[in-house]
Amino acid sequence: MVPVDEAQPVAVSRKRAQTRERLLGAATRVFAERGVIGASVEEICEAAGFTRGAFYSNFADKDALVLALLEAAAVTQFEAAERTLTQLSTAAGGLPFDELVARAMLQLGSASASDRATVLVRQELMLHAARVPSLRAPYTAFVETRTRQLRQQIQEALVAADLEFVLPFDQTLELLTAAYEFDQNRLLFGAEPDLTALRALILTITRPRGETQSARADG
Amino acid sequence: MVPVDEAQPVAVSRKRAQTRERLLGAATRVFAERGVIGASVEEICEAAGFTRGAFYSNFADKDALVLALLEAAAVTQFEAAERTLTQLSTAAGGLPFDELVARAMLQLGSASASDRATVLVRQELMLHAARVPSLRAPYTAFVETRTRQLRQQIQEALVAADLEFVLPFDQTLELLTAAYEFDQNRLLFGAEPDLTALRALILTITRPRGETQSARADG
DNA sequence: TGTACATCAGTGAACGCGCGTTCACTGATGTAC
DNA sequence: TGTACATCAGTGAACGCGCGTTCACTGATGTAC
Repeated sequence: MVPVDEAQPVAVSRKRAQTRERLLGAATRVFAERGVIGASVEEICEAAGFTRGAFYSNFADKDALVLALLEAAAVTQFEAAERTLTQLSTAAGGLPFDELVARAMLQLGSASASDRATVLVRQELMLHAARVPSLRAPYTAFVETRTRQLRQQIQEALVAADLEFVLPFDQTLELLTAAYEFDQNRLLFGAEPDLTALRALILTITRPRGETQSARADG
Repeated sequence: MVPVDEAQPVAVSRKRAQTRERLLGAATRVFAERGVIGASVEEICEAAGFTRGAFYSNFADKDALVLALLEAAAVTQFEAAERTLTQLSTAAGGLPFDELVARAMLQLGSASASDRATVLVRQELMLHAARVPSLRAPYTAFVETRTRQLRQQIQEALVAADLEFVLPFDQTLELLTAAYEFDQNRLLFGAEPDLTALRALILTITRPRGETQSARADG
């Protein structure tokens, strides 16, 4: 019936973990193509090379799989961001600031390549989480983890480059996230993302640390 | 039954147009709740107060309805933006620039109130259009119309306030759109949109026209 | 070690349900004479 | 004007299909002795 994590025989549990992973991977692909609601359990199982029984042996229902997907994404995201963080720390000295931030931004994308399917499935998960009450909390937790890590990365880059943002830090962070995601959405309609606009923005809204040049009063 | 002018003989074609409109309105509501794929024809018809036969008497299938929805949204959008444009033109003299742009931005939202259901259905339509080849062109046409009108509105506001953007105009336009849509997405998870950040950004990236202060070289 | 049994992951047939779609129909409105 | 027929929007029963879910099963792996 309901799967429970048991620390039992190693070989068996490993095989089971592989099955779970294959189902999760297949679900990601099918969700991108058909949407979370449109994807049938049969399609997911076929893509993973199993029959439907295997699905119900591993997940209570489709939403349980979506939840597992969100949790897995959070873990992947976390690990990749940690890796980037150490990379950036060591490389920080020699790189221009916009390059540092651009690299940090690229980590936003769940640490995976920015391809059409990934963007599709990310949007799909967001929308599905917005609709299904039990998925809202896990989804927002995932987003917050992502944001927290990005905040740390950009903060370190700012310090390394001896710069600061013209606007409040968190506001700027949201702005950068918004611009990045908007850019990524181009992939959905066949256009290419282009981070040069984002880089130009980054340069515009930073200034040497300590400069107290205030924002222009409105006219 | 829904109150219709019963005493007067209603023209047949007019009655039919009302049925279509009611189906489109109901579909919008159900799409927001269930998603385009998750919404059944039955649910849509029930929400509109018809049986399923009425649906197929008016639309070939569900995607035909989605197409009609996109076309209707484009028309609504166009009309509302035209209205705003004339309003802004007459009021431009007395208002601060960020207020002018904020008002123009609010027109992005299909001229309708910015509520959760509207945002949900907009995202849903985008995602569905990205997946269904026959809907891609109508959707991008809709977005381009929206962008063109926003461009015109903001351009006029800039001239009225004797300001210019620090970054290239179209790049700035996309940035504003991204920030606005990101902000609107807060509604999906129970938070309130807050345009004050957008206003601060607008003030930061504008300058008096003619000032040739160049962007800071990277550090 | 071999044998017998237990556990478990995944199979695949079966189920009932709800879906999209069809179509013969009804009743209201329009039209010809 | 009234009568007879035509047109049309929307009804609702019916259809077959594909879906999610269940469950008795099989074969592989683990365990006791």
